[in-house]
Amino acid sequence: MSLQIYNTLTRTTEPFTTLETGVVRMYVCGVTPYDEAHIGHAMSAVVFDVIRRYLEHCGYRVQHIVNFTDVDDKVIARAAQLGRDALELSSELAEEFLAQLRALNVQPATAYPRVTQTIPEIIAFVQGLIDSGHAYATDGDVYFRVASDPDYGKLSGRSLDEMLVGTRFELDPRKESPADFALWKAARPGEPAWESPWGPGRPGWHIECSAMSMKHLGEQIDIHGGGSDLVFPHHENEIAQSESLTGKRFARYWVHNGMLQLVNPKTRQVEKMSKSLGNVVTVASFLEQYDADVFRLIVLSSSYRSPLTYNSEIAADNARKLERLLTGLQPASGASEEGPAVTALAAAVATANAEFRAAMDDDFNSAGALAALFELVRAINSARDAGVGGAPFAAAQRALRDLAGVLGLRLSPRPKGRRQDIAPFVELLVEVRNELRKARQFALADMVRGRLAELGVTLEDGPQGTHWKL
RNA sequence: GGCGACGUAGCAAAGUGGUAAUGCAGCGGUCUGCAAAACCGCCAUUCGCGGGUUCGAUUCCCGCCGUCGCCUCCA
Repeated sequence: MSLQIYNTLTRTTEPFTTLETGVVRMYVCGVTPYDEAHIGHAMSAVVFDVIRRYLEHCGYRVQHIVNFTDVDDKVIARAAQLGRDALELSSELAEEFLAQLRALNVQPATAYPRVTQTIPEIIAFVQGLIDSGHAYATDGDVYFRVASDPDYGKLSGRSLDEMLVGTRFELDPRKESPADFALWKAARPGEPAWESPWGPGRPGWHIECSAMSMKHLGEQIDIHGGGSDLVFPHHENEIAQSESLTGKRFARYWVHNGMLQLVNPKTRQVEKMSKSLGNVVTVASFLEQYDADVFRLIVLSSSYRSPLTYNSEIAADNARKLERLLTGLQPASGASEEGPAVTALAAAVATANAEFRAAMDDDFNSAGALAALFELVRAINSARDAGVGGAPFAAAQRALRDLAGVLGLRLSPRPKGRRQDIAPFVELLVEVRNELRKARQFALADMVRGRLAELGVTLEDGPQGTHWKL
């Protein structure tokens, strides 16, 4: 069985093949940097990071392009509100987001193109659509002529007729059809603008992605991704533009992640993240409290296509899951390299590898892949208890790290901030407490352990001595 | 109103036409001076509700109820 991917375009799960052997061309819609990034943005980035890592694990070379929509209505509005330059604001927020992606262990994309760096290509694209009769200019705006595309609506599963009946397209006398959408917007005073054959203006929302995808990956790509909220109109319009211009099928697989939603722990009601509800969880605030692996576990625990519910309980549960995974990396306590326990461990490693692969091949079933990791952790811990050590034990731990790595888990939570400084003091207390234990002064020893626990330091006495962690 | 998705143990969440992974929490045991961690065992006769197809359905079909997404800016 090889990799199968669910394709929004066909609404079926299909075997994955690429245009060019061994290479995957993948374009993922990135963010519009107009405000702080929240964990919904991070979810999408992590989902496609896992897809990319798995494709690479399968031996593909992945060309992964993620854009920044660094000029659009929201950026301009937000900048005006702050009294700042729009492009300066979006550039600053984009850099901030890139830093957060690094913190989340998201592999850097092959390129992060921006609208403002793609203006000539966008203008050429729009001109091509005008020349071929798929677009028209009016008053400095350019619109895509939806009626010129007989396939329009194929991604989102709706017909043009359906769309025009009963929906709220605004009536604009300059548009031939209410469903026509802007490719180029004439500049209004004070807005960023570029010269074009239709006068000064800026690109519409959808054209940039088509242009950037073509610029960086060519006319046809393998995977186009983004959040499920982008299916209509954004991706529908991208298909219309690109296929009208080239006459070729634009993307072979359309992959969409479900939306992250908040569940209010008190009312158990689902809430949208919104400023007015005051419940926006930013990437920065999440990472202040939890390790990046915790976020990744939350995302990996369910299907990328389903809506993901988030609240603090779920974060805490996943923090404990991470602790559990980490127990598999505790050092061996014995040195036995043969015997039934060693055989069992080797078998568990083989099973974990096979089950991991089978799960991920099935449309990136990360929850199933995680289950394989947890089973491997149990096998490793059992083996440790049975005295297994040496090369077989190391090999099993390496397998655990490797598989976790395919999912982008670091499994090495770094102590936050300056906490590392306390190590010598904690170790001193541990040493004193162990002297007390030897002297059977258990009341005092327990007091030391209890007081340290209150300070957030956990002590665990094992056969190898005392282990402490924050 | 239109299009679409989902509803599995206390929580989260996989999955299959032949009788339910995994993690957290909980319970019992081993280990420990006591804990913790680890390990062993237990924890859904049942997969929103009602019909239908089938030898057999949680899995397929229909209806209902509920939740959510999109249709307007959104990852």
